[in-house]
Amino acid sequence: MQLQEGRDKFIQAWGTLGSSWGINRTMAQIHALLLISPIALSTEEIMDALGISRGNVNMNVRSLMDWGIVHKELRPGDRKEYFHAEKDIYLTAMKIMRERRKRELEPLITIMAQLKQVEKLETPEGQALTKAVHDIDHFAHQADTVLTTMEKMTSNWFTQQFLSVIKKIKPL
Amino acid sequence: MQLQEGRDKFIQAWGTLGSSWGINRTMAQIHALLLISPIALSTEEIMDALGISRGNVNMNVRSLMDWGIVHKELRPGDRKEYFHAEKDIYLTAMKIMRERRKRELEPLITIMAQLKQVEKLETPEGQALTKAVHDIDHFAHQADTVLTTMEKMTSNWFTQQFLSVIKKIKPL
DNA sequence: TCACTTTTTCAGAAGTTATTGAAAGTGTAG
DNA sequence: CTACACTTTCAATAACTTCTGAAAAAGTGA
Repeated sequence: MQLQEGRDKFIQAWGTLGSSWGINRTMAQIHALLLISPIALSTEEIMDALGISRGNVNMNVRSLMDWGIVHKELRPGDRKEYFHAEKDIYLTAMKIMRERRKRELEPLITIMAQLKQVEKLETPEGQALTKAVHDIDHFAHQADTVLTTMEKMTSNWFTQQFLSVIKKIKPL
Repeated sequence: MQLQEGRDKFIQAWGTLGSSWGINRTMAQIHALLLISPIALSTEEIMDALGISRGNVNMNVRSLMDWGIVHKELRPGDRKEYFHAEKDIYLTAMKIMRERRKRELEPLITIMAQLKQVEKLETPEGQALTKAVHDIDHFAHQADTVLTTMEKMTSNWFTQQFLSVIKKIKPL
C-alpha cells in the first residue's frame, strides 16, 4: 500500500471510530490528520487536507483543545496558529476517559444522589426503583474510582504494570 | 420526592446517559422503564408509559435483546410478548462493554492490521504514520485484553475482588 | 489611529438519525 | 380456510446534528 492511500485510510478509520465514541466525525478526522503529521498544521492546511470549511476547522480544533489532546503552537514572526496532536496514544486515551468520566459519570452520580431521596415505599414499584438506584449508584462510584485511578497513570510504564496485574487475575 | 416523580426522573436520566454512550435515547428509556418495573411489560404498556409508537418500541426492544440486556417472556395462554430487563447492573454493564468491544475495537484492530502493510518510507510522513499505526494497534490489543478479561467477570464478587486490586495499586 | 491578517461566531443549509403509522407478515385456534 | 391477535417492516417525515461561508470581532504593527 502506498503512503497516501494509507494516510487516507487512517483518517477515514479514525473518523468512523470517533463517531461511535461520542467524538464527531470531523473532530476525529482532524485529530487523525494531526496525529500522522510530523509538523504542526495551520487552519488553512487542515481545511485543504480534509476539504472542510474554516468555521468547521475552528470549531472542532477548539473542542480538541478542550479535551486536551491537541495543542496550539505559535511561531515567532508568524501570526497564524499551528496545531499539533498529543502523540502519546496512552496519554490521549487517558484524557478522553477523563473527559468522559466528567461528562457522563459525574452527572449520573448526582442524579442518583437525588433519587435516593424518593420516599421508601413497600410496594413492588417502590422497591424496584430503590434497588435500581442503589445498584447504579454503587456501580457508578466503582467505575468512577477505577477511572480516577487510571487517570493517574501517566506513563506507558504504569500501563504495562497495570496490564500485567490484570493478566494474573484468574478468571472464574 | 414522590414515587412517580422519581420514576420519571430515573427514566429521563438513563435516557440522557444512554445517548452519550452509543445507545439511543429511546432504547435507554425503555431499558430504564424495564429496570424499575417489578413485572415484565408488553409492547402496549411500554408504548403507553413512554408515549412512543408501536414500531419504535418493537425496534428498540429487539436491539436491547441483541445486546442481551432485555429478555422476552411468554405467558401460557397469552399471545402477547412481555419484556423484562436483566436486573443485575454489573452483568448489564459487562454485556454493554462486550458489545462495544466487538463493534468498535475489533474493527479498529482489523484496520490497523491492514495499515501495517503500508510500505515503510524514511520520510517524516511515512514514519509518523507507521508510529501512529503501531501505537494504536498496540493500545487496541491491550484494551481488548483488558475488556475480554472483564467479560469473564460474571459475578459481583469478582468485581469487588478486581476493585480491591485496583485500589491497592499505588498511583505515581 | 488605520490597514491588514487571522480567528470566532452564527444563521441558514445540508446531512444524518430517529420516529411514526399503516401495511404486510406470522402464527394460532376454530 | 378464515378470522383474529399480535409482530415486523419500511417509506415518509420529523427531529436533531453538523457544516458552511460571510460577517463581526480580535489582534498586530506602523
